[in-house]
Amino acid sequence: MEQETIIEAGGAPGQRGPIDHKRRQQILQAADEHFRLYGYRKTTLADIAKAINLSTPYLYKFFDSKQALGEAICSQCLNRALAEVEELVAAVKSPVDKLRRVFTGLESKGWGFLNDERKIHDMVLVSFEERWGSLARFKDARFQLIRRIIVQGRESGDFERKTPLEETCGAISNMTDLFFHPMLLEQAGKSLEDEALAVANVAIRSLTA
Amino acid sequence: MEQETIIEAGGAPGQRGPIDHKRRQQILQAADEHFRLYGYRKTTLADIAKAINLSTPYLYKFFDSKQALGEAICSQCLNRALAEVEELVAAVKSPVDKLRRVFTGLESKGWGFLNDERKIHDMVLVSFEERWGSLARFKDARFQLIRRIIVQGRESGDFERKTPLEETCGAISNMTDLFFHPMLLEQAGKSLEDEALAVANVAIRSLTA
DNA sequence: CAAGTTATGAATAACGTAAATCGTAACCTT
DNA sequence: AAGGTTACGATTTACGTTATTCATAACTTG
Repeated sequence: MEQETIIEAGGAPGQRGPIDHKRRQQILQAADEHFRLYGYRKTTLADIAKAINLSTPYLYKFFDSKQALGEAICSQCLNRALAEVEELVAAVKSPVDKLRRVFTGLESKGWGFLNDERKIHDMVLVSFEERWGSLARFKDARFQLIRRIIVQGRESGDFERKTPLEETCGAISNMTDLFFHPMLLEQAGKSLEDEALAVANVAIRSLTA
Repeated sequence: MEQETIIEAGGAPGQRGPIDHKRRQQILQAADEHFRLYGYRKTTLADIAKAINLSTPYLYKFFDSKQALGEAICSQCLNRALAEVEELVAAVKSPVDKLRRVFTGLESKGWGFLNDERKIHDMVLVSFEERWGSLARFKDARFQLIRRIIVQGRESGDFERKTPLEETCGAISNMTDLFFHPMLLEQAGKSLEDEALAVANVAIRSLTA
């Protein structure tokens, strides 16, 4: 009958308790630092709690589980990466250039995770393996970014208007996985800049038919 | 100075000794059966040797290592899968249909491995993780298949002729990874038939510009 | 010399146990 | 009640040891 925990609109799932609490921010910051330095699997909740002088169980006032905390940080990282790609996209005018930058930008960010923020890369990998919600939200945001570009291109007349919009956007969104998916990047073991460009060109030509 | 082992032309690497030896065939068959039933990691060389009444070290007369044996079987499986896709491709005339069948066919075979031949799927997964040569050879064969179709399409006038051939073929070949790569399939956890079709259509439209 | 085997060392994997870790409940304190 | 802690059970993880397994070398036999 009564609702015990406040469900914050638009907030990530797995969270509980007061949304705008000083402690929540502290926890998130400590978690970010530890995950970044020691990795998700190697940092314990006790580590995080100790860093801000709290007992471990108290973390559960704000997060359902360790995974929920991981998802929150993971979402931050993925969102930031996508935001940076959006900046790159915003810096050019034509839908063609924008779309190309989605591919090259994502490739560059993915490769950057792998090389410059190895622990974050590992956490993203875990999030992929365990199908965390952060991943679905990222894919959705990526889809929306691509969809906006394609809609704009259709309106401006740069892109064709006949093929089904959602299907096409979904396919092109999936294609970017080739260069951002942490498993594939790790396996490739090298920058996939050229490949990303080539695939981007395929996508672009399919739209400028 | 002298060449101790015969290097067979076109043969898989990691093999030694007489090429056309009765024992080699027996070993390969026993290996195939065991890998298929118990998986690559769980079967020991002793298992294989025992199955055909040989001592373990004698296997080394024909193969450099367990991995070499694994690569041989893995190549067989991948080649067979690709051959079946080639059959599907051969059954239609137009380059457009052919290309579409490369995508849907690979998706179907990949999904088939995962569901009907789980141990083989696992072995292919190992071959991907450990970057076996069988994988590179498969990718090359896949590239060649796609290249033949696109060249044919260019000659028949179905496909455009302006974009760089090798780059385009490489990109489209990479795109098929989305539906055949064992890691991605496993993670998706469902058939990617629709997605494969959608991406195939993107590739096709890029060529019929 | 072709077709094998036995002996053996180094690297890996399997296993059982001890220790940490996650997560809950019940309890304190202002 | 908000803001915490201590106590504690059930899973996981880490670890050290034993047992396998891979791979080579040297040996045997027809």
